[in-house]
Amino acid sequence: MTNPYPDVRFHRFQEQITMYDLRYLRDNLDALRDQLGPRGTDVPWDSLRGLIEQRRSLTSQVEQLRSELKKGSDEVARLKREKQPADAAMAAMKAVGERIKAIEDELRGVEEPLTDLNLRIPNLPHASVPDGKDASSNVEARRWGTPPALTAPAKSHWDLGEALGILDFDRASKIAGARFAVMTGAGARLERALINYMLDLHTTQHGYREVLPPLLVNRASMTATGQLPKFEEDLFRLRDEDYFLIPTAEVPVTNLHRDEIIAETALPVRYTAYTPCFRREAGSYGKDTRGLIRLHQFNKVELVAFVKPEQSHEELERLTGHAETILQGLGLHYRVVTLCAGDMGFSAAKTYDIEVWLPSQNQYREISSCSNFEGFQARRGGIRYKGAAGKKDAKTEFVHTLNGSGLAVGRTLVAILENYQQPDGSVTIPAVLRPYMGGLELIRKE
RNA sequence: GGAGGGGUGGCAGAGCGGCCGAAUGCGCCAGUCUUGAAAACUGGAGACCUCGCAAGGGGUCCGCGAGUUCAAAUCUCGCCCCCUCCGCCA
Repeated sequence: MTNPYPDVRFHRFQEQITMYDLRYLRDNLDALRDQLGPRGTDVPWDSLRGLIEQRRSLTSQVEQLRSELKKGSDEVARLKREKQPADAAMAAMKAVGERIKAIEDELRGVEEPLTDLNLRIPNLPHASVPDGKDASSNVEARRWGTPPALTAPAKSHWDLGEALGILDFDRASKIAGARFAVMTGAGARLERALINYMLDLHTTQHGYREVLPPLLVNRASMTATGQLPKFEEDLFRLRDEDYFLIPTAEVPVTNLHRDEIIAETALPVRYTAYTPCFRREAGSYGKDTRGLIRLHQFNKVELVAFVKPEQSHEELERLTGHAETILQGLGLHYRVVTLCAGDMGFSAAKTYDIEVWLPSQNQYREISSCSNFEGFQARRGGIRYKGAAGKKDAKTEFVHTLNGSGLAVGRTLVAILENYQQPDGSVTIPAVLRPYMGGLELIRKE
């Protein structure tokens, strides 16, 4: 038997990774099912209930026997020390040992499917999240700025970029395939300028510590943040080793503190990270096939926070604001949308999407997604905090984790090309980026 | 990739079949002393599962897993990670 979640502190009964705490699950199964609503429809609730009960009964049997075995073995030790015959006691304990082994095998057979099911239950939406099963029930929270006043019909970013000689999709598909892009010249530099602008702002103005993490991670990390076990088909995986390409920096950065106990005084902990992100985009055939909107590889600057539970919803507002600051600095019109329960990701308790205005599409498109995961990832990953050591009231509790794009870099470049396009096809560079572009103010055909 | 060494509590580090959830030191918390602090002294403190309204009981955890044994931190096997040397390499 192989443990499907190797270093995800699993198995050995009591060491169960507590995605949902089993006692909580047992006591609240019906309530949880009701509150999850459409999010919980593919959870087999009845088998779950059965497995929990079986586990409970088997665990208690094992513990009783183990207690007996312990006492018996001490008795054997005592007899031997006193040079008395111990054969009978040893034989009795051998039988107890065999019974334990048998029940443990049975227990393993229960725990494996139980853990797997448990890891597939999505997070509970926060009370402030609107009901609804798809994007049509999302609620606009606010808008900032206005669409640009273009004097000519808006061109798409791919037309602009190809005409300017800064985006090359044909060669990208030759060297890699569909859903890849090559950026050259001022395009490549603009992408780099955006990354630096975002990182500089978050580190110097917003109090985040910069992290440059691995782009390949193990199965345990993907399980803690919630990509696994349910969404393996969305990930790129290496053929020869059990590594996955990260779909977002959220994964390595949140896992920085997996299986750790953070000092309460160190909280909140805030990180920002630039990484390429890799996604299979399985099931998105035919959507956004042109341009930079939906690629297998794209750049993103991510914001991640670890906070005390009572501060997480305040932190979500704050973190979302940090992402908005980037768009405001770039002068790009956007709106913020509160996702309804059915449109949120698996791990999120509450999510705001920031959507930037794209003139050529005449609509808002997601450029950032900011979520509070509450204790969901912390429980899966064993990320806890504790007050000063030795203090009487110091309890160890799960932190709350949050993250948000700050921002998706490629989509930001799209927004700049489209919103700052000139009638002749050139593109003005927003003032805040010019220092990062060697003073360049306008991108013209090279 | 090859050879060797190692993974023990917040850190360092002992233990190498039963009396070990684990010495000792540092760090931490509280108290005594002090105007206050330091020092000294005294005391305290791991993480988790399970049963219970509670008081409390039982159990697990010495990298992870499997095994040997009446009994495993200690013995065997597999895996992971770290260190040193060699090889390869940005």
